[in-house]
Amino acid sequence: MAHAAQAGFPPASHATAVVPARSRPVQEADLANIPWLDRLDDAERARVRTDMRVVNVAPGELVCRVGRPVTYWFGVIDGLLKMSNDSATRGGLGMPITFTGVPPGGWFGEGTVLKNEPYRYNIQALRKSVVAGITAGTFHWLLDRSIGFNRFVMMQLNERLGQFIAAREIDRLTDPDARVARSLAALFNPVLYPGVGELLRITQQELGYLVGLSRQRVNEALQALQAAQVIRIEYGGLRVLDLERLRRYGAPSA
DNA sequence: TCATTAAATTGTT
DNA sequence: AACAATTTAATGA
Repeated sequence: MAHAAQAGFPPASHATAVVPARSRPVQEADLANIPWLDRLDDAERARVRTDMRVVNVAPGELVCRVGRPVTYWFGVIDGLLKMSNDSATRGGLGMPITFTGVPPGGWFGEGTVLKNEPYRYNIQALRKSVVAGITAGTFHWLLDRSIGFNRFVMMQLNERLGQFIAAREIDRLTDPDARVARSLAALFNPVLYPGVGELLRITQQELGYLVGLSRQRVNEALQALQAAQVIRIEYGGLRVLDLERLRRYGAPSA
């Protein structure tokens, strides 16, 4: 519930810069963390490499903002972003809601790029991150000629639908431990976020933002999960020992 | 490379 | 919310 007044990040204000012009061309080291590249042929990959831009963003910085025209399809090379509707001025609840975190390997915005609509969410960096983007033009060019790319986008849309359905379930859970467990499991989704691996770099403060709980309560929940041998707490991150049990945590075990 | 210091994160009250 | 303890990152010899 209460969420905005916690220490850490200022509410996304309209004064913050969006997609700074200090981007650089993509480098060899970045490419390893882009899950759809190996589905392209050489010509397609060549175009992507010349088109793609990479930018380093500081914590709290906005990558894209509600209402801005679509220019890029974005992906996380490293770091952690959050997708939220805070400071949205649409006619609705003014309540800030964090929808999901976007860990390395996650690509987003295809829905708005497809429909050529303005962005509907804010994307803000939770920690120092590296974000890549290809232009809407190249995105459509790939859709028009690459079956592998189409499969990736289709899989991505389908998988994310499942995530949002799961998110609704999480919202109904009363047990904070279970909420933390399921939210974590979502971040470890190997299909959507192949870059995460078994170790997710996220602080307990950041996790609190994502789940909507205080840092103390998150800490308590993580201790419980660790005691259950489901995860292991590490400094500045978490290691998953049993993803299946993490997904089911809190469910009736009969 | 190592030792020292500052900053970040965690664990507890 | 505040505090102490711990870990990492940064600095400079």
